[in-house]
Amino acid sequence: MARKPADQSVNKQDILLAAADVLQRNGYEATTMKDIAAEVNLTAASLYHHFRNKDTLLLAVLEAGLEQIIGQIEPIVHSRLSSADKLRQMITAHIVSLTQNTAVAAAMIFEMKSLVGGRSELDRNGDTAAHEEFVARQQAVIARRDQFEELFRQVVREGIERGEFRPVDVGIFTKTFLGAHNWVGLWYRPSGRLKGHEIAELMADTFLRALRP
Amino acid sequence: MARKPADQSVNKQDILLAAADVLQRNGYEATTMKDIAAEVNLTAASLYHHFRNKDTLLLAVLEAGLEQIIGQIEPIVHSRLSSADKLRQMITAHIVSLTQNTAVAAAMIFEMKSLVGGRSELDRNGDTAAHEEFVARQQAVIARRDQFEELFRQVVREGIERGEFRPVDVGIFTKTFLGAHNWVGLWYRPSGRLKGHEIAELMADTFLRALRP
Amino acid sequence: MARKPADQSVNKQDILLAAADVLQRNGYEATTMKDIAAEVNLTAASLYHHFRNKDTLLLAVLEAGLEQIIGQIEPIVHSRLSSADKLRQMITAHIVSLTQNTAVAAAMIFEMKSLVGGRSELDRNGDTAAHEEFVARQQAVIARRDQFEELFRQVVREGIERGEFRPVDVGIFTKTFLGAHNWVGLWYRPSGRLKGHEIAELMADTFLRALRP
Amino acid sequence: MARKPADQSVNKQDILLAAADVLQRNGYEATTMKDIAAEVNLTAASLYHHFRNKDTLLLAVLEAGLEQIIGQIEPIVHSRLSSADKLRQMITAHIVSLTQNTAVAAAMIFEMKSLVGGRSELDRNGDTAAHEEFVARQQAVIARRDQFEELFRQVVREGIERGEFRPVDVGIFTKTFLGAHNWVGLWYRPSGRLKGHEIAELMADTFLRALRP
DNA sequence: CATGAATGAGAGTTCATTCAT
DNA sequence: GATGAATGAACTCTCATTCAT
Repeated sequence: MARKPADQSVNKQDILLAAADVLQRNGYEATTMKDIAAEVNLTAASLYHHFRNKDTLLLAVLEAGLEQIIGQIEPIVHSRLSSADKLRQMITAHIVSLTQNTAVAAAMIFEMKSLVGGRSELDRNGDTAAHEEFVARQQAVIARRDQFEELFRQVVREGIERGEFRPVDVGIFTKTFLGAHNWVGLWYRPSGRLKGHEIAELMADTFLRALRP
Repeated sequence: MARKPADQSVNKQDILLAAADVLQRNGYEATTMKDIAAEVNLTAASLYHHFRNKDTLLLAVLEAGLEQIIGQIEPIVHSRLSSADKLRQMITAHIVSLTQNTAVAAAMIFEMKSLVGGRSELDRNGDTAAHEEFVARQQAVIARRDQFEELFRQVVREGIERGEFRPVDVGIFTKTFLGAHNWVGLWYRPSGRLKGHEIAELMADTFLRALRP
Repeated sequence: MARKPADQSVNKQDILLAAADVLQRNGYEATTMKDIAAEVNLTAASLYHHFRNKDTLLLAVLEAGLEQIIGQIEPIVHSRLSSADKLRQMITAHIVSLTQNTAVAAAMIFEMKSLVGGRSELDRNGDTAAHEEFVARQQAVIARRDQFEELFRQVVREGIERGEFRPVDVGIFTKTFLGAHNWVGLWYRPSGRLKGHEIAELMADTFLRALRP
Repeated sequence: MARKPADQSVNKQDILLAAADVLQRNGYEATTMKDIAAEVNLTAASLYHHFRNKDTLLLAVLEAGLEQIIGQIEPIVHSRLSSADKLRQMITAHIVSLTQNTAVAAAMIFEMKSLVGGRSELDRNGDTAAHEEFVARQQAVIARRDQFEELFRQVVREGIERGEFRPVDVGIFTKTFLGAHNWVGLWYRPSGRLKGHEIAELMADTFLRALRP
């Protein structure tokens, strides 16, 4: 599992990747600092040189994951493709990211729930400034996730307006296929019958057919 | 929150319901015996009169939830309806169960992951006999979940054979809509714009259209 | 050191006494839950059955100590003695309490500084209600300490008004002898040349002479 | 808070002053190497170029503080003043030092307790030679503090012999006023009603009156 | 000199679990 | 049945300290 030889120093990126990995395997609550540290051949204490605390670390994982997937999706939205082609490409990008680049993207969405409810460790220490910064970042991540979802809604809406898609409840329809995607992150095994891009294609077929006028 | 007055004795059913509730609110890892106990006006220690340990209790929640939803789905599968009508009814039953009867059904599937990976306390304590029984029940639950999923696959397959549905990858298609369903359990709020049965209808539309020949 | 045989259960009082002991020996910051627990033959974890957390426990120590010493001092203030006799008795009571009944009273005042500045553990957990209760109790203790000091100021003021004492700066004079008292708690050793009541008598002489018109 | 611009190199003196400051603000146990380092714009690691370890650093603070106050007191003791005038000047010097020059002197005495009891890191690491040197310095500081106290006792004793003062228990009397002084360090606030020299004058009045034959 | 990275030790705290009453 | 008391294990986080650069 260890991704780094013991005699090299580790940077934030390494830790984020490792954390994303553990996060996806174990879920938010079950992920311990020790687990993450082990993944990069460090002790738990060492992680605190790079991140103030567990919540901040995991927040950084979500931020990175979100930016990465949005970075892939956004250009498609603004391209000159047909709405159908856009949606197909976006679905593929999302699912492939969830299966292949698993580490960073999947964990993110699945555990967003945990993030929202919890209280930060900073809160506990009375470091109000730091705590407020954390809350701000947390809300920023939630807002960013909404923007991510909005990108999909936008394309669905556009397709309907252009007459490419039948009129559907945009919100529900989007949540429907995003739910299907995210779930892939839970059952996908690299050793399975189909690869990520094959699954993506099948799912894209499903949802594009469902949108036919 | 407490569902029982303090002066009444509590039975397994009460505890299972309470546990399902807490489970759905907090997730597997974040659910404590104390939380569950509080819900039925007991102390954590008292729960051990009814269940051997936490894992067993939560396993029982899953068993009950699974049996309940399967109990709803199975008659539909064996009815004389068209495959399309069967699927529509099954989808509705599942989603409504996940939103309305939330407590028992939703928690179950979402947290199944936690169950599978973990080691039981019994294992650690060397109580081999008990542990083996636990593992057996655990595997039974997993098998039962597969049977649950198979019920959906069966109807899809049947619809294809009957020519009602276009030929699709049955496994992926089924996972697609089950994923979409399960995800509903995460974002659904009773106060939201649409009720469970409305969401169910929209989702059923989506997937039935996607199956049109 | 252990005050309780291992086979008896322990109550809050036992813990408070033990904690006061440790507190006086080690000071606020250096006092660990483990130290306190060891004193009553428990593990640190067990202390959490009796007190929410360390701060609450130590606050309870201060409360108990304050109430005890105020309980001794107050009747003297309201008695019909001359101001000089009152002050002599109060000084004696205070110093004897600080030396003899050391455990409960001495620790209290000496470490109040730490108390005021710190943030409570409850604060950290977002248990706002509990945290507010803690803050309230904390402020109550500080207020009570001020009342304690006021009892002494009152007698000095009264003595001046009655003409028994020369006019002095009441605030500074009171802080002067209370400082001298508290310091006793730091250097007093039961094995020393003089006992508590002897020291008390000498100190009372000093301060009463200083007050002679 | 930082006392040095970031682009200047730092010497032992700077560190000692900074440490004394932090020490007085936070107390011995709550003072961290990082706190001290921050005060002089260094990292904790850098402090180890100047001092072997935390205990040694803090010991040096005490040494410096002690020497400074003794340096102020001693000439007074050996002057040709009356005992009363000597004592008044010594009391003033001590209290003013504790309030004004706060940083170095107050911390020292207040925390001496911590010093005596603790075990040094050196001890734990088996560096016996270094540890022995540390213990020697530690004992030297304690001895020096006794000499400091002895300076006061000496003047009291002298005053009694000269007939300027009434006969008192020299040890207790000295501890009485030194206790009162030290306590000032705990409650004094520069923003308070009285300045250090005013407090000093009032306290000197008190103790000199108490010594009148 | 100075520092970033790393760590072992230990603190406070939580939690599932046991047991005597 | 139910509970209060107790505990071991595990977790987050802090801190003094070391070392290569």
